[in-house]
Amino acid sequence: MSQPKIRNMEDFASVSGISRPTLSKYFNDPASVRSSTRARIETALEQFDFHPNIYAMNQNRRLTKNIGIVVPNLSDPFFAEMARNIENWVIKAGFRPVLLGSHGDPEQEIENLDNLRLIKPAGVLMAPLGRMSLASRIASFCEDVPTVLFDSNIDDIGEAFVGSNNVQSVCLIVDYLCRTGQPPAFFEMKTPANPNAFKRRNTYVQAMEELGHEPRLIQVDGEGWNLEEIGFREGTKVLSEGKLPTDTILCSNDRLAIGVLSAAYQLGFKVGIEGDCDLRVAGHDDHPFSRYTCPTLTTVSQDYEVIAEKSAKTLFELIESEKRAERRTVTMLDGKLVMRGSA
Amino acid sequence: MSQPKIRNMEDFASVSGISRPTLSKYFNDPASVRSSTRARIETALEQFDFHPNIYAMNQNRRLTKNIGIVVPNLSDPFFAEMARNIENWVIKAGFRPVLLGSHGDPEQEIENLDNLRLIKPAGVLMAPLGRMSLASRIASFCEDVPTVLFDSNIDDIGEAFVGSNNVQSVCLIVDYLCRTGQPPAFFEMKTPANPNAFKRRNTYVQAMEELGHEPRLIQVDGEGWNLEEIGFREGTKVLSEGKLPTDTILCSNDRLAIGVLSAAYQLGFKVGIEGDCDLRVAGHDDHPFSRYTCPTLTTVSQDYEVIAEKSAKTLFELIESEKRAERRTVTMLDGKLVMRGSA
DNA sequence: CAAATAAATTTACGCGCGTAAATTTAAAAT
DNA sequence: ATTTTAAATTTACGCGCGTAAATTTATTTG
Repeated sequence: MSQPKIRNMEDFASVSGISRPTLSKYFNDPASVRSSTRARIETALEQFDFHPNIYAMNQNRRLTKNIGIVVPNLSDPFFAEMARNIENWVIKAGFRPVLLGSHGDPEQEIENLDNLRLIKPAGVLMAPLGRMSLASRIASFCEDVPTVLFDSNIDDIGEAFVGSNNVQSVCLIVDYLCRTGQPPAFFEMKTPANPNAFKRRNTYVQAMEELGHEPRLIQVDGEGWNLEEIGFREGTKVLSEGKLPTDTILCSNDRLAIGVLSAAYQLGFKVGIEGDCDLRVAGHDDHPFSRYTCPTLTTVSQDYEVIAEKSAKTLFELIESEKRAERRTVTMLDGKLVMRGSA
Repeated sequence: MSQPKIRNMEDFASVSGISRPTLSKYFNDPASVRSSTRARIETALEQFDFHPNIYAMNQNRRLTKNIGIVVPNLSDPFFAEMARNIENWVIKAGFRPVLLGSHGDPEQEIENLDNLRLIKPAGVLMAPLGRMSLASRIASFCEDVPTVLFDSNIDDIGEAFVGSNNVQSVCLIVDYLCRTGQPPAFFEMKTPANPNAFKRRNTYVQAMEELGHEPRLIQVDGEGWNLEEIGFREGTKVLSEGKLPTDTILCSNDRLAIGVLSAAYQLGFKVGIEGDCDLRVAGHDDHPFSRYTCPTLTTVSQDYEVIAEKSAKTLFELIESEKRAERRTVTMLDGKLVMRGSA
C-alpha cells in the first residue's frame, strides 16, 4: 500500500495510466468516455481517492455544474428551509449547490452575484430581497447567467419566477376570517424589509373592500429582520392600548404573528376560535415554527417543497435547452389554508 | 465615459498604469505599497471597479484571507445565529468568511473540510457534529489548517476549543429548579444527534445526586434534527400518560423544550411558576425563539456573542502568530440563568 | 548633489485544470 | 483481414493570478 500522494490530475494520470485530457473529459461527464476506460478510471479512483480541484475547474470551464442559490437571509428559518429543499434538488440533478445569504443587505446581494460570476455557474436560483434590491444590477447579472427567481418577484428580471400567489392566498385567509368571525385588521411593518409585504397589504385592502368591510391597517415601527421581536413589542403596545377595532388580527407574515401571539399570551388574552376566546391571530407562510406556537398558528401555507421543486426544475430545463427562455414565465402557486388553533 | 471592460488584473494594470505585480501586492495587502501608489491604485479602482478573481487568488497564494466556518446545521437557528456573529468578526478582522453547513451529516462535514482545503484558508472555525463526527479525518485536516472548535468539543482536535461549560450551566439550572420547586426530570432523546447531549445528561444525573434527589431520565425516540417535532410528539405522549414523577421537566435543549411547551399547552397544562400551575418546563441554550414561547422559556443562556468573539479572536491570534499553538487551550464559558415564565 | 535605500517594473515561470488540433491506437463494421 | 469509425494520446496553449529574480526608477539620507 505505498500510495504516492496524488496532488493533481497529472499525478493521477500517471498512476492510473490514463491521459490527463481523457481524465478531464471523464470528470466533466463520465458517460463521455468509453465504458472500458471509465471502468479503469473508476478502479484507480477507488484506490487513490482523487478529486479534481473544483476551483481550478471553475476557472477554466466555459460553464460549470455549479448552481448558485441566493436567499435574503439565512437566519430566517423560512429561507433556510427553502434553501435546504432546493439544495437537495440541485444535488439530485447532478449539480453542485453554492448557497449564499444576503443578510438582508442589497449590497451583499450584489456581492453574492459578483462572487457567483467567478465560479461560472450553469444557473442561479435567487430569492431577491425584493423592493430593496438593486434591480438594475441584478438584471445585468441575469443577462449573463440563466437565473430563476423565487419567493419574491421583480418585474422582467430573470428567465422565470416561481412563487406563491399572494393575491390568492391573502384573499383566502381574509375570506376565511370574515366568514368565521369578525373581519381582520392587518398587522404589518410600516417599512417592511421582507419581500411580498406590499402585495399582501394591497390584497388585504382589496379583499376587505370586496367583502364589504372596512380595511384596517396596523402599521408598526421597526427596522430590520428581527420580526418576532417587532411583532412582540408592537403587538404588546397595540393590545394593551385596547383600542383594537376588531378581535381578529391578520399578520403580514408568520414571524410577526409569532411575536404577536407571545404578546397576547403575556397580556392574558385568550387566543383562539372557541367561544371564550377574546382574540384571533392569523399569519402567512406556514413558517416551520408556526405549528408549535400556543395556540398553534392558523396561516396560509406557502408550499416550500413545490416552490423549491418547480423553480429548480425550471432552471434545469433552461440549462439543458442551452438557450435563453423565449419569454419569461411566471408561476404562482396557490396557498393552502392551514387551520390551526389561533383563528 | 468610454470605460473599457476590465477582465483581469492585466487589463486593470494597463488602464491604471501600475504594473501587475505591484497590483498583486496591493490586493494582498494595501499597506505593502507606497502610499502614493496606493492612492493611484485606489483612484483607478473607483473609476473601474475591478475585483481580482478570488478563486484564481486562492489557487496560487500559499495562504489566503479566507476563513472557513463549518456548522452542523444551518437550519438550526442557534447555529445560523452563531454563524452570523462569527461572520461579522471575520469580516471585521479583514478576512473573508466561507460558511458551510453539514446538514447533520458526518460525510458532508468531511466534504466541507475537503472543499475548504482547496481555497487554502488561513484558518477554520468549526462546530463539529460531535459524537457522530469522523474524528480522525477532522484531526488530519487540523494538522494542515489552524482550526478552532466551538460549541462542541472533540478531545485533542484543533488548536483550541471555545464553548459553554455544560457542567456549570446544567448544575446551575438543576440547582435553580430544585430550590424553587420539585426536582426536575430530564427530557432528552435516546440517541441524540446534536452535540453536548451526553455531557448534559451526565451532569444532570450527577447534580441531582449531589443534591440528594433521584435522577429521572425521560429518553424519547426520534431521529434527526427536527427537535421541536420530537419534543412535541414525545412530550404529548409523556404528558398524556400522566405518570410523570415530578411536575418539572428540564429539556436537554431549547428546541425540545419548545415542542414540549406546545404539547403542554395543547393538553391544557398550565405551565409556569405561579401557584396554580401544574407544570414547569426549562430548556438549555437560550435559543432565539425561546423568548417568544408561551410562556416564555426559562433556560440557560449560551452566550452567542462571547463564544463567537472568543473563538474568532483565538483563531486570529493563531493566524497572526504564524505558528501552531503550543498547547491546546480549552475555554468554557459559564452559562447564565435566564429566568422567564416557564419555570 | 551624490550615495544609499526603498519601491516599482520587467521578465519569466508556476498553480491545476480545460480544451483544441494533430496523431496514434483500439474497436466496430464490412 | 481490411476498411471505417470511434476513442485515446500527444502536444501545446490558455485561464487569472502569485511570486521570484533582475533591473530600473524614485525617494530618502547624509
